[in-house]
Amino acid sequence: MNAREKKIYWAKAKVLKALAHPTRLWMAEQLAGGERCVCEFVDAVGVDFSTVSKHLAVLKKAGIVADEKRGKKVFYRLKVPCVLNFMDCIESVIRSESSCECR
Amino acid sequence: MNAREKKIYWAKAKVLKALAHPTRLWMAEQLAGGERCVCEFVDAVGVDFSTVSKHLAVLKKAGIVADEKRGKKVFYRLKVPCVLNFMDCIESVIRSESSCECR
DNA sequence: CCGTTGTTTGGCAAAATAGCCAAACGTCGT
DNA sequence: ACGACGTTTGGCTATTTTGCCAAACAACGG
Repeated sequence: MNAREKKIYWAKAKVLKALAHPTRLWMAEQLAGGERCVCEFVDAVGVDFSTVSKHLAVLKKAGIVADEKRGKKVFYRLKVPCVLNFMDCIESVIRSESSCECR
Repeated sequence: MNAREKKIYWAKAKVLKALAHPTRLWMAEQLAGGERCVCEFVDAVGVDFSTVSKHLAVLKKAGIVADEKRGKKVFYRLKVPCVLNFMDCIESVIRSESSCECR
């Protein structure tokens, strides 16, 4: 793994890392059903406004979502929907793990 | 997001988190080309034996790879190859980010 | 049985992450 | 201009993650 490769894998890992949090993953999936404002997530997730905002900022910085301000509210939308194609595979990992992992 | 859902998303995030590290992601991709022993990775990645071992343990615990001891060496193989299907999408995120993210 | 090789484990320090609070900011209605 | 609402930012602490070192283990060769 040379320096160039290292850079590439660091970038890829950043995208994965953005999704690798229960709340962020859940929010990303919600956005698949259409845009949502921050306040909607706050109610649904049950954490602080600032926490939701920071999570969304992580997703945005990773290039996964985009935000748009309309009036007082900020709406987030899924910029790259393919990120959710992965979920079937993830679920198969979880299933195979629980069936094969002996203890 | 109720308690049940929270559990599910926590589990999904765990799998993603396992892949969300440059070294682990790189190793997972290497394993797509067939099994490798720990020592091969040590040479290629340039970190400590123990570090490689721990990274592989994370992937194993997540259910992504499996290990098998043969003689002195431990060989790791990709248990769920679909995890790499995601890479095209990740790359498109990176591309769209660099082209659209205005600064 | 001893040394060597390949790997894992425990322990530690440094760095990154998560989530709360308080404060700041932008937009709207009045 | 003022207050209310929706959001972001800064700061703080607690927790997690990373990676090195040293020690422990396991399997083989002589």
